[in-house]
Amino acid sequence: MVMGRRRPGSYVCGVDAAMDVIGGKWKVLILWALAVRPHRFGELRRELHGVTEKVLAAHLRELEADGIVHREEYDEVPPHVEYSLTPKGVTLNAALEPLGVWGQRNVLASATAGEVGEDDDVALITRGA
Amino acid sequence: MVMGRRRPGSYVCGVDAAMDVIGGKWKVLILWALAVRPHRFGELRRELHGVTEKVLAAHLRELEADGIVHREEYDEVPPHVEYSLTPKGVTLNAALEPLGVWGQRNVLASATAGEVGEDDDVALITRGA
DNA sequence: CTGTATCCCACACGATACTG
DNA sequence: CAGTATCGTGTGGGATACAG
Repeated sequence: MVMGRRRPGSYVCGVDAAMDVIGGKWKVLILWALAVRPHRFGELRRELHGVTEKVLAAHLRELEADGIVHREEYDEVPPHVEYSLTPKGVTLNAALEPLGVWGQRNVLASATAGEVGEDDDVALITRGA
Repeated sequence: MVMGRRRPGSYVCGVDAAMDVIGGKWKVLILWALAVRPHRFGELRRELHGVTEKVLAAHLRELEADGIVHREEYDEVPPHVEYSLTPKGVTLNAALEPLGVWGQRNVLASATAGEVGEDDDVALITRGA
């Protein structure tokens, strides 16, 4: 889904405010990748299979502007840039975890199997591959 | 932001699977409204200030197809329809709460005030108006 | 290696009118 | 009241080429 960024405006509640920050096709995947470890631009491009350089760069700029990711540039040749989560990004990631569990149990699971028991322990693979 | 629904495909993780369900400009607001109490079509239209009938109807149909909302039609004159959350919708709403708290503290608060303390009790106004 | 610069387009959303 | 039918549009994102 694409919802237009309405930055200028006032949000109705905290959820849609947060949705504005993570509302990009690849943003949660970027968050997830950076939660594992810092990544270089090329690493992200390879791990987010299908993203174009233009869009990846744009998303990273936005996440940086929102204080979610930190961009560290090493002045070397060849160029070397590392992206990592800021403390704020870490908290966002944590806030996303329940949603990940929900999606895992209510979308992914039901898409492949029949129904899902109530006590399946999916918590350990929260955002599962 | 609007991210295109990629229903046909396989999701990379639970989060973007869930994002597909709530990925509509008004969906979280619908969820929120229905969490308070069941609503009629016209009530939703009035509470979600700015939504058009077409889009509201489309979102409700998608949420219904995803098993998030229940549509109860009373065969009367004039027509009477009530939308409410399914148990699955309730769990989704619950999974959204941490994100709401995050947005409240990291987007809404910082937009109006300076910085936010760590222990402010915003938990009680989770999805706050 | 880490990006910009263009061009293009599908599609989510909006506006308006109409119907059972 | 509770929606459909049509038409128009903004923009997020894809493809490709080029640059520091």
